[in-house]
Amino acid sequence: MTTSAPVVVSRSTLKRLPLYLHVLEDLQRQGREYASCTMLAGKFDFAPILVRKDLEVTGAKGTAKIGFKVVDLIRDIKEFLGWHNVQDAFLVGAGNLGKALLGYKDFELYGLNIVAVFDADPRKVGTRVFNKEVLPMGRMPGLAKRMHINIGIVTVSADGAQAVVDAMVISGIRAIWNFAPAPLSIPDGIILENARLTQSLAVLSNNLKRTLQSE
Amino acid sequence: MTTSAPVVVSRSTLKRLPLYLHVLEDLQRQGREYASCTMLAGKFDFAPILVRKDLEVTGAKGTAKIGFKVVDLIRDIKEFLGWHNVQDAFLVGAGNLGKALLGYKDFELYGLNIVAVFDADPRKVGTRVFNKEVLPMGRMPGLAKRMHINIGIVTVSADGAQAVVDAMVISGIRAIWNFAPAPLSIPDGIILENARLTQSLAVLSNNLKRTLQSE
DNA sequence: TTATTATCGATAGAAAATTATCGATAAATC
DNA sequence: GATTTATCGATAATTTTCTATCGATAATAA
Repeated sequence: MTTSAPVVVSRSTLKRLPLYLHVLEDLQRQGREYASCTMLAGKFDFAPILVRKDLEVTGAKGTAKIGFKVVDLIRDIKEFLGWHNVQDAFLVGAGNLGKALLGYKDFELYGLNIVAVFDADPRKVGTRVFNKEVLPMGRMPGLAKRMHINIGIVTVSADGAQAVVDAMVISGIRAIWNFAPAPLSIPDGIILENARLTQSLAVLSNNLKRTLQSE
Repeated sequence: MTTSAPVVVSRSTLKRLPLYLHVLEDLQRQGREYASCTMLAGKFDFAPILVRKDLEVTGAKGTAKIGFKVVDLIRDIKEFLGWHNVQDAFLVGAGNLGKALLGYKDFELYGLNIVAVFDADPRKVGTRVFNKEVLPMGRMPGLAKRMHINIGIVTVSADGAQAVVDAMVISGIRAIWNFAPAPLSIPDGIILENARLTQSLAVLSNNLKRTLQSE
């Protein structure tokens, strides 16, 4: 097997790929066999050429006039994102957001399987969330090491986030998906991805403000 | 009053502004009076010049050697984002994610006040979520018009999303914050902002895949 | 007082992302 | 079978975003 060097692509492209994937899975359910960049672009008001460039990085090959084979394209995108192999993950913070994520069934389709939940609050420990028992924080490092967990999800408040991240790093976790609204410091080599709702809200608010102003 | 033309700035800048805001509010709580771009940049591993450029769009003025006055900068960013005036919003979809958003107290700091919750499921109607009664979908349009609601939040599943959005548009809602993983079509002039978790997850997964591959 | 340093603000330059162009090809139409 | 059309794939041009440079200024130190 020729292991080609991992391709680095822009964040923007990376964020558009799941959008295409959603649509493609929908098309697959509808029984469509082929999809063109023009058609995909139409769903999002993107330029067709942008979609073609994005798909290029996945290595998918299309044919003129008919486009890409839906099953192949789904496979190539998933493979490129690393979603073909499901990764086990730990979640820390059994608050509302944590519960919402635990209840989101589709994560497995996106390569993510949340296998355990932890919380520092003794009142939450022992309760069950979507059929998973909330475990005490103290057990996290040992279990993470033993189970070779690579992904940690942080859904605690801003205050506690840094401590949780530090514990995760010590436990051998390599990639952290952070939902806490706090800037976190991590050592080199650890992957940190922030999922901040307020960022998206900022774009919305500013657009609305401009619209209302120009009336 | 000289109403200057609304400034259009890049999405990237817009998404970084709330990050600075979080830090600044933290600094304010700590009693810091001034903050420099260099220091803010350090919190996020950004280039100081990038922060300076971002802040420029808000119209905030700093002084050499000391930086920006924290209170003024917070005010200018909030004003620029439209977060100085709190907007009332309706939320549709009282599932787990909907509940999580309802439970997020800080939205008011970010110009958002969720005043009512709706759901199409009769079993959910009448229940209370964070002290708000879940109302039937049928009442949404009338109430939205009467209360002059500008913002609608969609936390239903992908299937139901388009119908909810259509209803919102008819009800006079101008800006839609969508959490459903579906591409939505909206008429011109309506603002649509998608908050998609899978986008953020895609970046994380791809990074992790590349890290694991290169070992 | 004068020199030094950190930082701002403005302008210019570099890099990255997006869009356009064009030949090739496969299907559809005449 | 020839012509037209939609689309791909590759390369080039454009636009946008990010970074560097430089003079000005305010605080600090000598």
